[in-house]
Amino acid sequence: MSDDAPTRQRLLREAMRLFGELGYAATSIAMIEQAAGLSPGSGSLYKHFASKQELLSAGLDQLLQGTPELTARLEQTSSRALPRRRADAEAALNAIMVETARAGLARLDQDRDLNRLLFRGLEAFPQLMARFRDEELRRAQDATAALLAGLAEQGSRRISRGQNARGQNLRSKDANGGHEADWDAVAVVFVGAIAHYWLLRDVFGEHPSGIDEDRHVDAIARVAVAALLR
Amino acid sequence: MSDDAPTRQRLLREAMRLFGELGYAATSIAMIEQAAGLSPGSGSLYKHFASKQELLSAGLDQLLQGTPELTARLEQTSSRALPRRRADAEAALNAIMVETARAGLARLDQDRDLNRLLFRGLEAFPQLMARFRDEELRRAQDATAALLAGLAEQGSRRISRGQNARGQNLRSKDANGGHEADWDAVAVVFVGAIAHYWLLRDVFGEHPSGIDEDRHVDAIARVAVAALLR
DNA sequence: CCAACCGGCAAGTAATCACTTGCTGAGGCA
DNA sequence: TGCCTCAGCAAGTGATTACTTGCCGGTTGG
Repeated sequence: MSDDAPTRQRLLREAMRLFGELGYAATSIAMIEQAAGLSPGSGSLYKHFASKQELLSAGLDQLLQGTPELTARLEQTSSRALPRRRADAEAALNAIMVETARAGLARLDQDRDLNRLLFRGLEAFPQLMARFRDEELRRAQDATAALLAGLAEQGSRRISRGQNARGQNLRSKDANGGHEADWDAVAVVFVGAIAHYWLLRDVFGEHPSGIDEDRHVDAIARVAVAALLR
Repeated sequence: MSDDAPTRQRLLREAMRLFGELGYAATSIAMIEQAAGLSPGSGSLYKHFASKQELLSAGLDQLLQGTPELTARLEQTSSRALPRRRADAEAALNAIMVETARAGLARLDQDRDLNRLLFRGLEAFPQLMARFRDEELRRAQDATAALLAGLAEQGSRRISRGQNARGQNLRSKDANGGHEADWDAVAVVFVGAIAHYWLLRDVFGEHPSGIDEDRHVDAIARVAVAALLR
């Protein structure tokens, strides 16, 4: 299990895994040392990290660096062109949403420790939580909103005012007539649905409802397509 | 803050609050005693509970007892009749979904400690997690699925086969022709979206996206209506 | 009026916690 | 060879942990 990677890397990896599984407070230095192949109880960990907090911080740093792939993947997906015929476009939309939902779940799996950490160790460290929020959550959120807005614009084939430059703050949902969709908010809905499905499945082993990934992804896609086609 | 309620009740309440805020492992017996108005460090808590684990178990028991209101509320909502005219029906559907989403958020707020506990203390106690899953999550899930199925049936005004008796296991999504919606899975999507919005807002103070409750509820309702109207 | 009980407190217990100190042996370099 | 560096370890440090023991004042019931 613990290979011949440099000791510091093994410590970081095992620490993040244990923090994610047991929580920061419930994970002892000795456990981390043992998991990394060092003698438990010896202070050997402190040859590499000054404190438990610094270990957490360094671990979060490393996890947050392998991150900005989903963004690229989503933006790549959103640049696709849809077929002209309505039925074909609907099928293509469905395929895109299925693919996106699966990409989201895969990314959550890949960053399993990082996502677990948010609820099992970060709550006492506001600055680390802020980093997670800005470098992980907001990116996924924005990329998804951009994808949805792009698909909706392409689907409805009508030029929206102002080139639809959705930047940071479009707080006014009443300003746009009250009939255009609030894709930022809709993105929160879908990202939240996927993230929560993943979270519950991670916590319980399988989702409490018994619904498997295929059914959930299909439901997400179907609902999203319904929303996109007005 | 700590009133004149019986000591056992104060201990339970403060313990659940602290477990939810700090996590089970990071909350000490002394902290709970102090929060309940007892002398911290004295073992006075042990006059009422045999161990820290029993305290957690008893607290979860109590929290799970104040629970089955949302179910009733949802079932009450779902029994309403929709207007006949399509435009009116759409507005009524939207209102129902807004109301339901708000009820869900209110219930999450009301059971704040209980919901926090799932991620910050229960992971080491599988049997307590199982109780939470069966007595809290599945109920909300089933009630929401029943609401959606009822609304869809009413909206499409066509009798589905078999009186639509959706009980525990309708695993087969291919058996229904592939075109009828999987309302159990759709319910997971919406319940997950609401729960995750609440969770992130609870963890960060406000939702990382900056989207407020009104916008989110509106988005949920709009998407749900789109899904319900095919 | 007395005895039994009970809830709270002070002061423990042993274990565990994060972290430190001093040593050791291996590796690099002169 | 001689010396320095350094990762790792054993054995500590004091603080904190969950939990226990013995005592006490108040209430209650006979």
